[in-house]
Amino acid sequence: MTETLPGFERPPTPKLTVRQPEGHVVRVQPDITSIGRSFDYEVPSSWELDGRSARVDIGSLVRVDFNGRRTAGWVTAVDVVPDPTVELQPLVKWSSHGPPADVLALAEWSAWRWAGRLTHFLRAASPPRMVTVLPRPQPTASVVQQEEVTQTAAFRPGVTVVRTTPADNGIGLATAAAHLGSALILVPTIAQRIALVRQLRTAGVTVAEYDEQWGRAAAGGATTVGTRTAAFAPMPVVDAVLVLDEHESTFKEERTPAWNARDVAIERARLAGVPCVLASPTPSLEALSAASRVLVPERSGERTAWPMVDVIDMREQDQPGLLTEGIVDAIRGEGPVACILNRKGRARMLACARCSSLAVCTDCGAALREDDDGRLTCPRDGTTRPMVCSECNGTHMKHLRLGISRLAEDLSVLAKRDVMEVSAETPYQQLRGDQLFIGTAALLHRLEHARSVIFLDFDQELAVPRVRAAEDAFAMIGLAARRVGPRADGGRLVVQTRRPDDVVVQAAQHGDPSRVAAAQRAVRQVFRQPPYGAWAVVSGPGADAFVAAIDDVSGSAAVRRNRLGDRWRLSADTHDALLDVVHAAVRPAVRVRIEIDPIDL
DNA sequence: CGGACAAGCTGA
DNA sequence: CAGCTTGTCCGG
Repeated sequence: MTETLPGFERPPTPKLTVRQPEGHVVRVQPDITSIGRSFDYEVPSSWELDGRSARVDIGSLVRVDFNGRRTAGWVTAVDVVPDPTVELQPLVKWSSHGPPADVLALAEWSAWRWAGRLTHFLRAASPPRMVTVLPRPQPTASVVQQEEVTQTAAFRPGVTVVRTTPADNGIGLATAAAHLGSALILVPTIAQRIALVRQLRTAGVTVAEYDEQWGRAAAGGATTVGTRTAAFAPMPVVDAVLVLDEHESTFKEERTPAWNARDVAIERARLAGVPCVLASPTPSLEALSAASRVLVPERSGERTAWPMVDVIDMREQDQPGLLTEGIVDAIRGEGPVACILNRKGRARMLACARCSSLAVCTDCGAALREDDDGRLTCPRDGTTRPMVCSECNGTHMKHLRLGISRLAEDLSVLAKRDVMEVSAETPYQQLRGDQLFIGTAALLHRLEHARSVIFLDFDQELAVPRVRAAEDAFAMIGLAARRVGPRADGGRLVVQTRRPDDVVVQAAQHGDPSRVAAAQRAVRQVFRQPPYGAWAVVSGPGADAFVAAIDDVSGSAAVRRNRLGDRWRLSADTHDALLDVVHAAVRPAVRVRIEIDPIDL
């Protein structure tokens, strides 16, 4: 009889005890995204003799045989007492130094915090190329002169938000951080990293650039500067953490897990028990709510550090269109001037001049745009057709929402000078010269200095259907303010809007970031939106099954559910409450995408 | 992830 | 019932 009764299972066949491993045993997380756990391996005893064994430490990159294939992996624990019933395989190779134990712990926390895979964070924490020998640690003795260090007051225990002035490039705070020892400094862009490293080195600070100089950061004694992934830099000791322009969206990874380097930096400083400074001219509510103290400039000084802002009320314009009388003075004459319009192409919407019907794709119904050949093109399926109205066969179309390409020609005529178009597709380079530019927000990142910045249609930024729309719109004002400089030096912004009373426009006019923060805080607290609540968006084919599985988890009552089309939004009062449930719920076999703190909701 | 294996389905 | 597909399990 080999049948078993219903409800009973055959007991598992006992495995024979094999042998006790001779050398010591380590736990290894394979570098395979879908493998979410570690496996035990034996360190070959021959490694003891040539000293390789000593290098097998927590975080080390090794090669292992795993289930019939050879893969890279990370040592996640050493001196493991193995399960005696399992025959261990030996490590194949010690490959490289890897993240130290506290960074491994930080990666594990991050995998919990953003419901992602540990391997994703371990890759961010690992060197771009294998590092077999660490460079000699640099002498820590800093030659920074005491009198150069002015902003040490910000570096006190806990999280400090420092509201800077727009033109402040952060060198003062960075020097103060480096003065405390080995500082970890995060910046939003590689261009800012290069500029800051140059200035710090000039000031005599020993610097490692992440991730190219991973080994130098791991060797210790250096202040490490880098973008997002530098939050996981392998520094053996961190004496202070500084995040410059902490509000920047580049600190947030766009792909899942959509982790935020600012939040990792806060946690790293907390674990290490060292000061964490978050600096920005337009601090995010996330930073402000995490802070134990906020340092703001004296009011009159801050106001003069922001540029003059001319507001043009578009409701009072006699002529239609974005090129108003009010911008003529700003765009004519000498000096670089930037016109910002977050709309690419020639026209985003066209309507028949005779019957006024909108030009839409006959296949999918999407609004058609005008391409460079003067034909109508569908942005969704790429089909084109001649410029003919499908309703009345009229051949004349009027532009409803001009894009930068179409507007550039009219702007050139109005300004009586050449115009250069810039968008995210323009090859990245620092733009210089006495030119008139028109471009999307990408232009503000590429331009070093401008005499004036003109927002042709600021309402478009205010009307974006996102929780952070107002904050993001004001951050764009802050970036423009950095490009034109303080009002004392003639810095000038022009904002065209139909909502001159909007708090963002008012804050810009007064050079007062706290107005935006106060207004946004009030709204978000009432509706328990981040950071006064925790959100997760669940999408993918398995979304429905996953959300249903939440019912079986204890504590699920604390998690609210909203269906948004084919996605779900989960919300709770705290990340702990949300993540306990998200991690305990059974994942269905089909794909589920979970995004914690989504950026576009 | 990717191999192993079991269960389910199909057609002659 | 061979041959193929689909689903589930598991790795040291």
